[in-house]
Amino acid sequence: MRTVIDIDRDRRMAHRPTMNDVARTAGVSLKTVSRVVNGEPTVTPDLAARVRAAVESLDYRPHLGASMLRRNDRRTRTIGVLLADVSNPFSAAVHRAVEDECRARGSHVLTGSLDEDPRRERELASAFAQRQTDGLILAPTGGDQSYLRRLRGMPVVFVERSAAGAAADTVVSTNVAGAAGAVRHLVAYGHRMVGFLGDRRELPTQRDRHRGYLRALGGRGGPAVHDLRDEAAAERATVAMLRGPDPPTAIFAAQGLVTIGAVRALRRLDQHRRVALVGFDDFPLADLLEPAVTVVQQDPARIGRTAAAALFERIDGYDGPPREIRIPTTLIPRGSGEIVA
Amino acid sequence: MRTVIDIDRDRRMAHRPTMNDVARTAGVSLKTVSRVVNGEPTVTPDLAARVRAAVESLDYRPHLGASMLRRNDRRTRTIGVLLADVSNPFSAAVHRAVEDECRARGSHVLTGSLDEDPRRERELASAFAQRQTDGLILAPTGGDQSYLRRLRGMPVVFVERSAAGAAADTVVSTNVAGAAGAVRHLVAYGHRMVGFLGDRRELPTQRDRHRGYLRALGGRGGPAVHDLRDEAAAERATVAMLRGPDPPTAIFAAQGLVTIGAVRALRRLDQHRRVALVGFDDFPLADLLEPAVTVVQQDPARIGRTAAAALFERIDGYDGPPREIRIPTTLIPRGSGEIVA
DNA sequence: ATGAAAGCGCTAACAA
DNA sequence: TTGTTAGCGCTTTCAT
Repeated sequence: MRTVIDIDRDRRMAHRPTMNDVARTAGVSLKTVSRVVNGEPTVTPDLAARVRAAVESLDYRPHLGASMLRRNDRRTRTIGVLLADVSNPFSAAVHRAVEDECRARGSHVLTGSLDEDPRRERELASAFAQRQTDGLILAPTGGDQSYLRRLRGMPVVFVERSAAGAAADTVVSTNVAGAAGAVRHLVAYGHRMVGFLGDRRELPTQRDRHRGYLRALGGRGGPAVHDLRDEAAAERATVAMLRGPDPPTAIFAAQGLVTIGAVRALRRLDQHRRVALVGFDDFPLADLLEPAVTVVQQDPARIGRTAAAALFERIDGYDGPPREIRIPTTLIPRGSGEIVA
Repeated sequence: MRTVIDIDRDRRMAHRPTMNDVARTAGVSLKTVSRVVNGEPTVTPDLAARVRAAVESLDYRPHLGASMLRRNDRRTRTIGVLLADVSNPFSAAVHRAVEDECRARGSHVLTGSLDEDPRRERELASAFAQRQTDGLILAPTGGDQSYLRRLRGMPVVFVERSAAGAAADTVVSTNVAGAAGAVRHLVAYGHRMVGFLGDRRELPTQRDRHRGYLRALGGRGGPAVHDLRDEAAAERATVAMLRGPDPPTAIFAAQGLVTIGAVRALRRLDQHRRVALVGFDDFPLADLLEPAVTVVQQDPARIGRTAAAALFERIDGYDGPPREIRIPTTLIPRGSGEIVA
């Protein structure tokens, strides 16, 4: 005498045995299975062995969602990582470092790409919260992060950029100092007219790098173009700048893709051996170009590791004031930045 | 009169309101809240409005884990993606494409890097299974995938490489044809002695690319070095090959990092304008090198999209035999492969 | 249209 | 040491 319900249940059981099934098979109570599965030491070796045999024969795997529902330390051992774009090298390096740090702590990583879309940022943060991630590592978009206050209890660490409307630990490169160092380097090689090429000016990183640029020039910058959102735009802007009224003898490119665009433009104009170039953010094969490209190298792996460490401190209950952690950059002279004026 | 338990409970409540709290605040039953939250149409507008107001004022967010526990279609709307290394450009591009496909279907992505470690592969697959991912996209390590049979009911799609000991949908590049095309290209430019440089020979992709190489040469290959696990090893092997007894006039590099190593070696020997080179797998800035590097371009984004689509078909119940989907490659002539013998 | 009761798979508290 | 009972937050079933 089977009802429809029983059949459904049977199909599910075929799918995935429960602790109860293991208990029946081993001839013990459910709670004994629970103890064995959780490695509690108070089980007789004999019973424990029977339970393990049953686990093995049924391919039993504990249901983490169910256990976390009842458990006191309601941890899913899962964190969310929201980056600009998991396929860009910087984000990918951060992601990987976070993953490594998680591995050491038995946690796993839910990922998402934001593509500079504040709405997507809110949606993903909220979706991860509904999935009970223990915390969030977030590279904020240009938007406002005050919505995070509604995710009370969910620790967040910002990476790459600082946030607006929300206070939390933040891990960023020393953007001002790094940019200033790069431009001082150019000045040291005799350049008076240094052009600036940057990505969207409202981004905190870009603002900081522009500030560093100005600081190194004593406040009197050269020609500047902002809001270059891709390689092609950067290439066009570089060409225009070099053909403009005050052609710079050196260029500071404040972002990775912008640097590549500038390289392409200099090549196209056959100026790559005459105009100096320093880019912010290293990229693969920079050393194999002709000339090799001098860059301000960031340390995305360290940013990721540091952010993860800070997040786990918060998850473990640390409750100090928000920290701003600055990861130093390194100027790597390779040739393009050592062209004299 | 408060007990310890009550205090604990209060702290949790402050953390996260439940459906019950919303029900109390709105003055309705828990089930009515459930109906509103799930968009069931059988609620009077008046009650629905009260519920929504309570949801708003309490910052209520449904607990996805709890709902999925009871729900009939036990979907977590989460899939697992296990790749070689989320920070390598190929994996990262696959990852991003999978994420985009998931976004369209309201799913999210748990990620993990395998680093060629079969044990890590098993651990992560098992950990994701315990988290009830709806399915898995897996770039198999060199090991054996038969352990997947114990994850019965969990759909899997293999990417990048075929698996051993487990049958499932597989999405791979046309490795044999791509490699053969590259080597035929070199032969067409007059090369008789074409060297082969490859990564670990036990990997299916590497075997296939070597097979394509041999096929294009009528079975009589030139000097070959396998098991080059990083750039530096590839660079050394290239130098040795060119200084060896039968120095090839052209090189086929069967993997991305191996190609870079070969480029470095050719530079170092000042042979980059004399020895032809075609690499398998494109890389950024290949076109800016001197000479620009001819490559067999794969389409990681398409691989990811296709794999995700196949996985969702399986999740939705499709039960046909395992499919092997081959994504075509494209030869991109840029200069290094067009050097004549 | 609304609600009460049962139960998803598991752990906590307590009892035996 | 082992088992029993209650209950995590939610959806289901069934009654009203």
